[in-house]
Amino acid sequence: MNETKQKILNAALDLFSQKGFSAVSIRDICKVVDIKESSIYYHFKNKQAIFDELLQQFESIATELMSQLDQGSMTLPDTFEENLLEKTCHCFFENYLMDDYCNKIMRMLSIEHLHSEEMQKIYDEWIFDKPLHFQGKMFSLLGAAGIVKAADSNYLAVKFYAPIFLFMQRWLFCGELTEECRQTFRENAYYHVNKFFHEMGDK
Amino acid sequence: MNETKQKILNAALDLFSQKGFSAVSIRDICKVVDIKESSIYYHFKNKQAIFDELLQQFESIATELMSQLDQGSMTLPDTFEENLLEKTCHCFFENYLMDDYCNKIMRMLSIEHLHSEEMQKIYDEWIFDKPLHFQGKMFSLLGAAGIVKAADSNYLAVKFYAPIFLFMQRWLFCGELTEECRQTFRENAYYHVNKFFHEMGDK
Amino acid sequence: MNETKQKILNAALDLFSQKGFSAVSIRDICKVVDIKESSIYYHFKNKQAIFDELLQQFESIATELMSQLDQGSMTLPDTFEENLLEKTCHCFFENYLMDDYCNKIMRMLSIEHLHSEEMQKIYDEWIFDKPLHFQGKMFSLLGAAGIVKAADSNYLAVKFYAPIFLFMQRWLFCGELTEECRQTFRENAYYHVNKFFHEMGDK
Amino acid sequence: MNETKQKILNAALDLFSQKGFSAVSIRDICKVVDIKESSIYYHFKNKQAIFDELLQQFESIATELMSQLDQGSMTLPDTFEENLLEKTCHCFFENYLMDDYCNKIMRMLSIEHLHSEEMQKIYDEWIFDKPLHFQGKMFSLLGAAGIVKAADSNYLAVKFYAPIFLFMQRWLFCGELTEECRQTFRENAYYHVNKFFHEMGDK
DNA sequence: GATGAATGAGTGTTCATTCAT
DNA sequence: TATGAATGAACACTCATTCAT
Repeated sequence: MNETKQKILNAALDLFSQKGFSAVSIRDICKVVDIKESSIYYHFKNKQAIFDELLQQFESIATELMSQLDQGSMTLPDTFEENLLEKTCHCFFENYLMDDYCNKIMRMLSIEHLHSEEMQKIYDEWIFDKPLHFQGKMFSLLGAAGIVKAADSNYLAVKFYAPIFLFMQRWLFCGELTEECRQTFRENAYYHVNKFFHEMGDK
Repeated sequence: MNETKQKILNAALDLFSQKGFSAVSIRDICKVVDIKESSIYYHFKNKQAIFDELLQQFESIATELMSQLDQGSMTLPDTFEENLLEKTCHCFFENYLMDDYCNKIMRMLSIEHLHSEEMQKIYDEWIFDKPLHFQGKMFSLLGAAGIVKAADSNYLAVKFYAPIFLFMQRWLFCGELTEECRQTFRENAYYHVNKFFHEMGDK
Repeated sequence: MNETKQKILNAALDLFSQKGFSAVSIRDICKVVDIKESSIYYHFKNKQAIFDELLQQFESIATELMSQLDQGSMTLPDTFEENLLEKTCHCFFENYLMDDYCNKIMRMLSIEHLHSEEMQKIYDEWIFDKPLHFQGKMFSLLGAAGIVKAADSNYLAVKFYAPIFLFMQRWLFCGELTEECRQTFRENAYYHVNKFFHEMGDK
Repeated sequence: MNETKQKILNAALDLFSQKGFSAVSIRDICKVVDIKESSIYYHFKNKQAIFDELLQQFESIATELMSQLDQGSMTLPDTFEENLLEKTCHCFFENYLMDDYCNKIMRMLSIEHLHSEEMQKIYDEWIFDKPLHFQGKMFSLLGAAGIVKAADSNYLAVKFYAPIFLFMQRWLFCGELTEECRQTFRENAYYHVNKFFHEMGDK
């Protein structure tokens, strides 16, 4: 891909994730990339097209990641904790929920998700549906294997994911996305995960 | 309060909660209220002042509600379920989380919470801190009374509130705030609450 | 009507009739009227609205004029030449074909008539259809009265109007609409009219 | 001539004749020719140069045609009708007034003729002066030969040409230049010509 | 209390053109 | 011959705000 075009996408993602699509002007992006305003229209049809390309890029990356996670969790773990928890969860957390690129996209989606019904759908999909669906399947597998009680894997997924989602919301919107804040998110999330699996093990 | 001024506030809340502060123009508000744009400046110093007054109005109402809840939960319940669950929880849900006016404010806050650090603080306060603090105190009381295990009332609060928060986010941004959608939220929330207290009782 | 608004309309008509709708910018108009560009949007929704209002104003004026002409030519003349020629024709020429305001509109229409099918229709109506129809009716009346041979009043109208139309086109686009050029048009037109009626009288 | 260059000229003529010089962008032309915008500047100095070359091409073609017509009408006809009417007129009509290429140029000229005084001159020359001059000479010859009354050959030319011009204007701007519309023009024009010569013969 | 009129600053976008490759 | 990349100038239009009445 063209160097300038990628610079524009990077700058746009940074700005959109900080202030939202409509609060960022073409001028703002160009100032960061250090090109003239008209030049941006050589690379993109219009402002919306920048947003769209950003989203599309993300969707292909995230889809790939999710399918890897799905495959990973298909091969049933021998021992519950060391394999699934340590591998699958870690991958989902570090490569998705805490990944710098994904976080920027999520912030951007969070800000813009009511600009259109389509946006809303995409937001719901990547923030709620996909993670919950993935975790639901995980619990359903664990249930089938007799590792956890087989009942209501969807509610189990909610109980598992909701606190993580809550911590993530705080992390995503604590101002700048600094490493320090991310660490707090990480600690809270893992504290919950450990407790959660421990409590399950008790039963 | 002046009649026109209240009309402006109502129209502004409706619009802000639908499209966000910056996506709503003075024109838009005036069109609804049926006054000329310049007239709005008789009642408010500027656009921001409308937003501020909306917020301030909400904070006084919500503060009052929260203090009632606090008082209610102070008087330790005799029997855990019928009193606390039915009364306090119901009050918190119906008068706050599902209240039409509060929902509009929450949507508005959700959309605008990164426009300024101050906004972020207010959002965090009313969406996370106050509810979590209130529920933490509740669990701490229940713990002191030996009704639940006394440990980590903060994490208990998170486990209790996070699913509700997750359901609420979906409800707040499912498009229009129709009664039908609210009912789905209500069902999901109460399903969780019942399960939660039931599981606690098991121990 | 508001003073500024009328000034804008006047300036717009002058400019549109000289250079055409799309070659004239809002800036151009504002420069003439001596207001800032944003001010124009207080008086008109957009650039097109200025054009539309100009056209609508013209259509009501011209419609009124045409209906007067129609009425005038209904009362059959006693003597062919002195009444119809001198009165009706004179009125049609001086108040329509050579009227300063109408000429500007005609030029404007001439330049813009292929911007849209609607424009084309309006142009055809006021440049071809209405004049030809009016003259056709005139000849048909004269024919019924036995003053001219009754045959093909439509073709008579064309023979009568076409040279006037040709002279008018030259007049409308001879550069500036100076009084000197209009005089040339007037002479050519009346030369034709006199010859035409004289030749008719011969038969 | 270079192939690409000719493609550009063809595309430009098509577009200019449909929407006018200034309403057509370099982009538009390049899209049709399927080259990049910068490439056009290898073949032409600028947009105006395309227009100029188009015009110059037309002028040499039309000049040649007119001189043929002049020569043709110089050799006095033996019999008025069969020779002059059928040959000269037919040639002038079919090869000029109704010729596809000429029509496109005429439309283009019609739209652009007030962009500059030079354009106006060219338009007048090819739409009014040359045709009228040619016909004037024709009638003057016929007069000298005693076939028509010798008087005012210029006015005769106007009487002859004006209806044709009027029909042509309608034809040129009836939307698309379809064969069906051209046929209407042809019929109207020949109806007039026949009537005209017939009436002349009566005297 | 309300409004008619105006405005400065800004927005996204188009366009003809240039120039190194 | 052709093009990728860039740009200055212009464009129509929006918006929050001001101020005299």
